[in-house]
Amino acid sequence: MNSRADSSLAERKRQLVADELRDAALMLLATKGFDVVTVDDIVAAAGMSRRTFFRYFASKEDVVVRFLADTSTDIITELAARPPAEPPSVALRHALWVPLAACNDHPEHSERARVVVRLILDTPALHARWLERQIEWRAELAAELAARRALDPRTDPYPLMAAGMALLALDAVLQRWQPGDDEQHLAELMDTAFAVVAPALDAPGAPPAAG
Amino acid sequence: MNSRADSSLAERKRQLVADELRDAALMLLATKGFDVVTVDDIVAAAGMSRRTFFRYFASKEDVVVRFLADTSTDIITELAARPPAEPPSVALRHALWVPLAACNDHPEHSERARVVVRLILDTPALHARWLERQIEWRAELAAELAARRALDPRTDPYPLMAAGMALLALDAVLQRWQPGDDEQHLAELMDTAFAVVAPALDAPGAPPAAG
DNA sequence: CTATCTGTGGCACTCAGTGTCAAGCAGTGC
DNA sequence: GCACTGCTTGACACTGAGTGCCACAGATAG
Repeated sequence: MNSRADSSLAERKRQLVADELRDAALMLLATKGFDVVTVDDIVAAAGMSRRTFFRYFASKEDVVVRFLADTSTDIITELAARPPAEPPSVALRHALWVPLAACNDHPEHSERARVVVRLILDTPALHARWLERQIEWRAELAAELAARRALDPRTDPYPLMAAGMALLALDAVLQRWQPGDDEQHLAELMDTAFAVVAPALDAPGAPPAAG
Repeated sequence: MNSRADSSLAERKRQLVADELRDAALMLLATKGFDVVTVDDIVAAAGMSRRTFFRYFASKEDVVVRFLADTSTDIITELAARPPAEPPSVALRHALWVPLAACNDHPEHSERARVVVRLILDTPALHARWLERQIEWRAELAAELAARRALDPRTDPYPLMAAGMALLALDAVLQRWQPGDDEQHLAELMDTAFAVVAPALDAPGAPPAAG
């Protein structure tokens, strides 16, 4: 009966190591800058070996991007859970609010998340990887949107572009995220951003094949 | 009076070397794949030294991305040249059509452009850099849009998001670009994509500060 | 106590990218 | 013809990211 407890213990040990590396990395990268900090610096601060770092993270960029990406896994689940009759703009707004809400639930993590967002937006290499990750979300969101409206993603550009517009709104919020902002202000930014794309998201539309 | 002719000659010599490098690189990368081809392979094929390659291109990704990016420098100029009264969706559609039109003007280059697009979309590292480049265009397009409508890009999210939506449309077209497509079909794809975002681009809008 | 399984560190290697320096090759003045 | 100048190139060495390989330490099962 140890098997289950054992795997859980091993899992927690792995998580502990990963967290230690991540914390050391974020601390150094955020304060000194992405380019000047080497992986050797990070593992020295974490008291581990270089080789171990690459067992937990695929690249130096991966540490930073995954910190945000992991908190955003649930956006698809949230979108799928929204009532089918809800307009796309509302459903997507709720889905993309999930990661921001997660930040606000833990104020001590929220500040770090904001700093990491700033680091990503200000570092070209990180920004590129961040966008690449968003491409995956876009595909998943698009699949869910297509299923909702019974559209064929291969012929109809709406699902992919609608998901892209929602992520555009998220980016607009992140870009305007200031040090003192509380949940209220973040929600306002989100509303303003979604107001811009809503006319396209909720347009009655003239699908090429459907009447 | 040689000074002007001389600099022109030197410029053309530089261009010749750059073209040689680029051709060898695209040939190898497109046929064998981005990851397996090393810079040494490329310079060996081009008959030049490794150091020379990095004098002309910032990175291995740069060769590929710049091939497309260079043809797209004129989108800002085109947008600025559109009549001010034109709806944003129309002006942006014309601006983003410029690089595609450039491809269609040279059918022999068009096929290679399509292959490079496919290579970029299928290679994560290249895709990331490509999106990073698009961020620059987005900022420039946004600046032009803001100037057109006398909006403040710092408070109003519309310019940046409108530019983002236009690029979303371009991406949709590139993603659907098939081997046999002629200019006519490309134009149809473009129209379909822009039809999706047009309601948001041309929305009367409720600017936060303006009545 | 021993066999085993897993995670870790150390080492060597490839490859991207950079700095530096010497050599080649115009054009220019004497 | 000869020195000088400016520009481009190639060669070498170096840092840093990322990977493969193997040997070692600790926990567990028999």
